[in-house]
Amino acid sequence: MSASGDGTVGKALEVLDQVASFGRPVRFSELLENSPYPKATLYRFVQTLTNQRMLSLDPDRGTYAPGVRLVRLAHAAWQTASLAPLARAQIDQLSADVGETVHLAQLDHAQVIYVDKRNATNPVPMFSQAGKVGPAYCTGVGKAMMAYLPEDELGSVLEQQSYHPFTDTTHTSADSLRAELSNIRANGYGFDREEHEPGIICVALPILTQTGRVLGALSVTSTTARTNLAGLESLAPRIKTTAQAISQEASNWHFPAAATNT
Amino acid sequence: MSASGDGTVGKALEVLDQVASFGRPVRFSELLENSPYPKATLYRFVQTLTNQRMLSLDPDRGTYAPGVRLVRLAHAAWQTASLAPLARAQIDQLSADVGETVHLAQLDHAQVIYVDKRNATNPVPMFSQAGKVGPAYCTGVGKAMMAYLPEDELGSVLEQQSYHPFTDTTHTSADSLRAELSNIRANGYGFDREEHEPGIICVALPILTQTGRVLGALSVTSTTARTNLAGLESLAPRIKTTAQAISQEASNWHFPAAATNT
DNA sequence: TAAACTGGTTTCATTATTTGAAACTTAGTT
DNA sequence: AACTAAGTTTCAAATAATGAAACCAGTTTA
Repeated sequence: MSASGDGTVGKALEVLDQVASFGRPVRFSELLENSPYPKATLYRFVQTLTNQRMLSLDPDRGTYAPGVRLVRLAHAAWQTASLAPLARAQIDQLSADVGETVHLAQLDHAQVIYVDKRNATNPVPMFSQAGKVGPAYCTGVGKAMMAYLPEDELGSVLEQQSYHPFTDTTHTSADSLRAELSNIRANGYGFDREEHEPGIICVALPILTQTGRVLGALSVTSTTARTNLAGLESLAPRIKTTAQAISQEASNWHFPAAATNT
Repeated sequence: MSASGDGTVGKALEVLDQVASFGRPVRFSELLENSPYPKATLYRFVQTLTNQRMLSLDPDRGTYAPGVRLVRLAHAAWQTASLAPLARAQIDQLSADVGETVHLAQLDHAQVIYVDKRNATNPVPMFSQAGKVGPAYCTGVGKAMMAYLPEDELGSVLEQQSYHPFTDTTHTSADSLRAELSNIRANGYGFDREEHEPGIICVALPILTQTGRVLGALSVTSTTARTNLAGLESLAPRIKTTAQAISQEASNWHFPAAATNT
């Protein structure tokens, strides 16, 4: 009844997460050690997931890893669920204009997922970046999105943050974070003041629907060596234009066919 | 006992695939139309998947799309299950050397999944490419991998091909394909002779483990305008070096920590 | 060479979950 | 107000998941 727990499917996906979280191929016995399930049960889950190619078994080593079917599904997810394909042209433009790293992120549960990235100088380090997750409470995009969450969701998200003090400007409590969020709401944009990594700063703006729902966030990142908060702040209007354009795209993107049926 | 069918989890994943296959956000009722499941059952699946954030519900539109959790899982999959991170440096090198488009692919079920891509001229069009699927019977990488499959697997894979005649060189039957596969096995490399798209040709080599198991395939693609099969053939030895290097990397990549426990 | 062990796989009666027809609830028509 | 369409909930019957224990390799130890 707590966090995760819709029936068998939920449990199976938990196992999938477990495998994924190892970050390397794992033996069945390793999974068993950190598993709440008895041998036979876990075994069947792993079997099922492997049959379904959500996991892949290396027969030489006897190890399991996340399966390729996931890569395929994710392609679909990225393609249709994320803002990335929609925002592509806009982000290209923004990146070219500002000449700094641009991130497009969305909120998953209480974490930030980077769904696209543009780096003006060197070419995109690609998919290794897309799909990457990060903390919400100490990133520009995370805070920009949280600032516009409805109260009930916000509460749950705030609770789930770790408040690990990466640097000495990192928020260490929900209270101080809340204070900043209302600032962000007032300004329409927020900063990352070296809260995650020393020397790294960014401006971030939310991408909102017409109804005010949070779709994602955009950020422009730089270093204290190259610029400062004021410098980034001056980019905010430019970024806002992009954010609005993306929101527009998103609202236009009703589904192409169908829709007008009867 | 046929294609898909391990219990509840299998069914739920089927639904997930169904949503993904739409390529756009879908209404519950649309899913219901093409679903073997009764309303209530399908409903509960969609609920569960949404709870699990494998699907995301757009509350404004009442539509479902693949969820961001997939993007996250796929990141893990790509990272640990695919050859991409391992092969990265090698592919960079190869791409720089040959100055043509390089693909790294793996086999999923009976389809080809492109897990990485390098394009010498313009920078990587990123993740939109990784995860893309293609047919096996009419691509260089597909045939290169099939050529080295054990007979029983091969049989099943051959059966599942559509043999749609994209061009007039496309294989239209398992028999003609089989013949070419034994050629490929003899040479160690194969071609795509404009079988998928007119004007597009490639050489492809499999990436095999020491034990001879198929890990993936590499291809170098070009156009008939720029070169011809002989031109590509001359690259085969160079590509083979890369393929072997990748295989080597893969075999070295036992898991870093642990492993030597007791 | 046998005995103990480790890691993985299968069995089977018990238990809990899934199932789906039907009833119900909105929200949108006519 | 009556009618529809789309989505949601109920509840007893049917089915699938559960997990302790037995089993089956291979390996190591004695």
